[in-house]
Amino acid sequence: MHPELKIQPLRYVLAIVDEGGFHAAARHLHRTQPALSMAVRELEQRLGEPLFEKGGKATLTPFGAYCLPRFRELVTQHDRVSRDLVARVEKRAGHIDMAAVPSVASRLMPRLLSDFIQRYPDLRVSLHDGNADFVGRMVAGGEVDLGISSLWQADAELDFYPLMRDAIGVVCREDHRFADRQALSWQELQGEVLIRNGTSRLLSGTGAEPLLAQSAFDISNMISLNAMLEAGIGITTLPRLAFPEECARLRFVPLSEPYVERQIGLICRVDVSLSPAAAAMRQHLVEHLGEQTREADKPS
Amino acid sequence: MHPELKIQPLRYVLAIVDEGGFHAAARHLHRTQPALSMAVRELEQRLGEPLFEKGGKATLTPFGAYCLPRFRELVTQHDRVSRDLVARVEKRAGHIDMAAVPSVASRLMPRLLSDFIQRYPDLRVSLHDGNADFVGRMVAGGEVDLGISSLWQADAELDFYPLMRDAIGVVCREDHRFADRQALSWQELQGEVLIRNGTSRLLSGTGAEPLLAQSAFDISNMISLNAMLEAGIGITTLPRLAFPEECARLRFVPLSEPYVERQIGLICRVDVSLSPAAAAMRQHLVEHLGEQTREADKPS
DNA sequence: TAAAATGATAAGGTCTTCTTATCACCCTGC
DNA sequence: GCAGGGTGATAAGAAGACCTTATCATTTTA
Repeated sequence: MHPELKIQPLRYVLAIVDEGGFHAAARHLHRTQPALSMAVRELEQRLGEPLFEKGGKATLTPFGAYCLPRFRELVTQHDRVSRDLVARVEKRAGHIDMAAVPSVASRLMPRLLSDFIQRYPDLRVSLHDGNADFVGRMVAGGEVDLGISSLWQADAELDFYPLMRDAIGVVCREDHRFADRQALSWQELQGEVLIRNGTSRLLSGTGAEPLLAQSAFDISNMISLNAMLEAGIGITTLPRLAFPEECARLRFVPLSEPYVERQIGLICRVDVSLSPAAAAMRQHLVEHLGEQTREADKPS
Repeated sequence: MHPELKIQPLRYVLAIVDEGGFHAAARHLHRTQPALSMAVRELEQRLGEPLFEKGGKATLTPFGAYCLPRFRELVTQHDRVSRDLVARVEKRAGHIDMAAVPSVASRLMPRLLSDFIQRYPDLRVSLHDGNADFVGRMVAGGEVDLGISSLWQADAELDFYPLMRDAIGVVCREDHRFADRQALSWQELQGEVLIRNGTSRLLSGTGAEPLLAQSAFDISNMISLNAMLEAGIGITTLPRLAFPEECARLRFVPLSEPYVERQIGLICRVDVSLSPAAAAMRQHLVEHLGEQTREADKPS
């Protein structure tokens, strides 16, 4: 029906008009003059009507004059699209977007990222943090290449590669009666002032749930939580990784019976390829975290 | 800098997405499936990032999803331009736009056009009429392919091919004293009521000019002019071709001393190619009018 | 009138882009 | 479990697009 115009010959025509001749255009395009002659002839017979006058000079026919602005428009849009796409590729090529839960982001990532950019000095990383739900949504929505989080629920859209296990324990002040215990069972927590926090839902479905249900506080902000614990207002449960080690007056006591842990792992979209940079990051994370499973607290 | 995207592969990508697979798209495009595979691979490495997921199925990568609307936009515009251009070619291919002075348009063109469309039944002709100035402007402005007119002034933009000569004469009613004369000289017109008309300026620069300068009327409309002549109000001068032969009561008497004629010819833009159809028309006109020069009235 | 510059053309090489034939894989149904 | 029909990927070869060098025919310039 309608012919398939290639962009190149259109560009030639524009150059011939703009430069005022085949030779000048050829020089400008780093091509030889016959190349333009032939390309133009090809285009002309594809359109069914000449674009340039036959008489020696590079003058447009009326039809050619009619075509020119359309050619220019088409070439311009082509270049705009092309430039936009490579810009996106190049921007994303050296860039990794990640999301992680705060404990991982603040405890593990600094050293991991520092090692990573030492290995790949040209890559850039953006790290967002938020709760497990947030991380999951970021990955699922494609806003982020990789996520590091605990598995909060199965999702057919997401792949989960377990990296490490993180045992839940009790956090209390150094002068608390639990402070020097090596382990605790849930029953012993009866009667304590238990503060819920963002990680408490990890315990839902375990024997610890009823205990948490009667807790008086629910503090999601870690700074506030630390302050309350240091003030001796109560105790809380946290995964060991989330335990604020910089607070010298707090102690972490692993729990058992039942033993509860969270599984921390790498999340990415299933059936969606990673950029080379993101794949390198995943590789790096698996290498550095894969073996190191926090099972120290697990009862033998 | 930015890669040269060809339209074809973009079209392939769209088809693969729309048809839901390489095979279906290949069938739809009348290509084989490997052709699409390879074209897509080529495009991918030109962009520097894959468009489809590797895993067997024809699923877009996030980058591919980003590209898709831009591809579609570009292909759509390409098709719009392509379709528009060939439509114009096809419309103009079988179409000739002409302009002629009224005498030619009404006296010569009917038979010429009738012969012409008999020779080329597929071609269509538009004929505009107006004075010589109008015809010249139509041709020069490219609004018309060919013009038939007297040469009113040299114009470097226009080519003039003389076709026929048309002698100026006096037109009067059958009962006028000039009516049965075989010839007249300008001097004999002294004292007559002379009506100027649109063709009178053909006489400027000749000995007849002073006579016309003192004329009382200037009638540009041929119908009005005929009415005045038939009413016996006066006489006028006209080229023979413009003499209204359908008016039985009017007579045409050639003038001499000085003999004045207008040169009627074909006008087209210099250095601008004619469409094949217009070239055929020019050929036809030259064949049918070229020999037939109205010299019968010229004094021997 | 000689020289330079224009665009057109011819022959040849290289790269692109198809084709056919085949592979490796996944899913389905018996 | 294991054919059979589906997917897309790959290899080898033919056809064509595209560019180059070399040359021609005109026109313009000096």
